[in-house]
Parts: sequence; structure tokens; C-alpha cells
Amino acid sequence: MLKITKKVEYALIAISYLQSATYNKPHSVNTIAQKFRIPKEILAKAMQELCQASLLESIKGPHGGYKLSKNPSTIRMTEFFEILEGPIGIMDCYIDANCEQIQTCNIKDPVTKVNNSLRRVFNNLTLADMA
Amino acid sequence: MLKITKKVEYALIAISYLQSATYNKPHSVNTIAQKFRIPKEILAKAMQELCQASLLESIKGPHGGYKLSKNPSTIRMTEFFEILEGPIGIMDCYIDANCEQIQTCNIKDPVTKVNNSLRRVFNNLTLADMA
DNA sequence: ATATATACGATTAATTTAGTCTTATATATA
DNA sequence: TATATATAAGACTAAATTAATCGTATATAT
Repeated sequence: MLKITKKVEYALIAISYLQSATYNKPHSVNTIAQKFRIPKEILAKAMQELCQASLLESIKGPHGGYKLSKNPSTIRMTEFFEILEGPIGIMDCYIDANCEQIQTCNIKDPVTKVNNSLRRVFNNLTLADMA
Repeated sequence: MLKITKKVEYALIAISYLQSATYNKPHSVNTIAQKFRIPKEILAKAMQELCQASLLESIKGPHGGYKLSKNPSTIRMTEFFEILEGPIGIMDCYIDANCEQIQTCNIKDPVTKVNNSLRRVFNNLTLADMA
């Protein structure tokens, strides 16, 4: 119930590690994956997405890897989650306006309120809180 | 991201309906399923579980169905969710203490804090808020 | 050149969720 | 008392999502 995906979990582990590790030195996906015994391919994909969103900086080649490119305390968890998995919400209708049952739906308003509450929780948490 | 299941969604629809409908009269799964165009079997299963947890009262036979057996404003969403889907938490380790990576896990504490925040949100919402 | 790293897409496997089907039991009422 | 309507419960199938793997291209330090 209300689970995050492994991709997000692995990304959190990596970000937490980057915060505790040497700041100016890049850390490779291989290193992190081995250290925490997580599949490197999934982590790699997450890191690429975070890089595209410019939360991370990537350095290619030997001794390369990823570095934090922003202060984690400035990144809200909402943003982090949504880069990796799209909008936060307990039901899809929050975005998917194509729901045919939208007229008869009797829980639209409360669901919106719950979504807002959830977003409030994750707006008040930053990546720095995950370290 | 952080979605509820259809079972929970359908149960919310039904509970919301029961709150707006005649209180002392039972309402059948068939009626509710047709009214909101949702699959009756899934709804039926949810209703049975809520009945076992004595949130609902069931009346068998013709003119039977389900009635609310408690004031919805006294039922926390936490309780409601957990009857239908088990413990709330963004990761399984909250309950599943068998995780082999628990020693090396560097996000255990923050994840616990997030879980607590989530539970706080749903502790402060009651079923009455969903009507 | 070579080894190490990211980038990205395709594919497969596993798990979870959603939905259907079947049978049993209770009961109102014609 | 037969019948139709309802819940109870579990088995089963289908669909969708998630997790994991594989392959190939590109960049770059040494």
C-alpha cells in the first residue's frame, strides 16, 4: 500500500550515499551498486534521469561517475519522485482527465484533498532529509 | 506513484455512497456496482473484508446488502486502508524484517520517518472525510 | 589502443493487480 | 416449500506493471 518502486528506492540509496561521500569526486554506478548490492542497470537508468533533470552531473570515462550538482536541501521530495515516476497521487484521475466515470464519481473531491495532503508532506521534505 | 488499488478505490466509492444513502436500509453490492459502473466481484470482496472488520453489517437474502455499522467519522483512513491492503509504508522493510540488506541500508531511518508522516496524514483523515 | 564509464533502447522475467467464475449458504416472499 | 436474491469465500485467468537483464554506442583518462 502506497509503495515506491525499486527504481526510486535505489535512487534514494545512491543520493544518500553521494551526500555522505566525497563531494567533489564522482562516484560510479558500479561502485554504488556493489556497495549496496543493488542491480546496477536499474540504478543507472535512475541516475540518467536525475542527470537529465540536472540534479546530478555525469562524468564519463575512467574515474568518472556522478556528482551532486545541486544542494540536496533545495530539492523537494515531490520533485525527486516526479522526475523518476511521474505525478504523485493515489488515483490516476488526478492527471488522466479521460476517465469516463468522472461524472458519476462520488469521491473526486476527497481524493483530490488526499492528493494535496500527500504532496504537502513531500513538499516539506527535501533530499537532504533522506540522508 | 503512491497509488491505491482498485479494491480500495471501489470500497471508497461504496462507503461514500452508503453515507449519502438511506442509513437504516441495506444496499446491495449489485446496486452499488451498477450505479457506479464498477465490477461487482471486486467490490464484493472489499465489502466482505470491511464486514469482517465490523465496519459494515451485512444482511443476506432479498432486500439484503450492507449497512454502515459504525460512524464513519470514527474510522481513521489508516484503519480503513490497512483492513483492505495491509500496512501503509513506502517500503516493505517497515514490516518485512527479513530484508537481508537491513545492515547496509543507508535509508532506513529516513524511510521510517516518511512512513510515519504518511501514517500521520491518514490518521488525521476519517472515512467521513471521503464522502 | 584499451579499459572504464555513461547513454539509451530492447527484451525478458517476475510480480502484482484486476477481473471473472464457481459453489455454498442464508433468507424474504410468493 | 420453491424460487429469486443476496452475501461468503476461494479458485482461476488475464492484464498490467515492475524488476531485471542484455546489447550497443559513445566519451575519455591513461
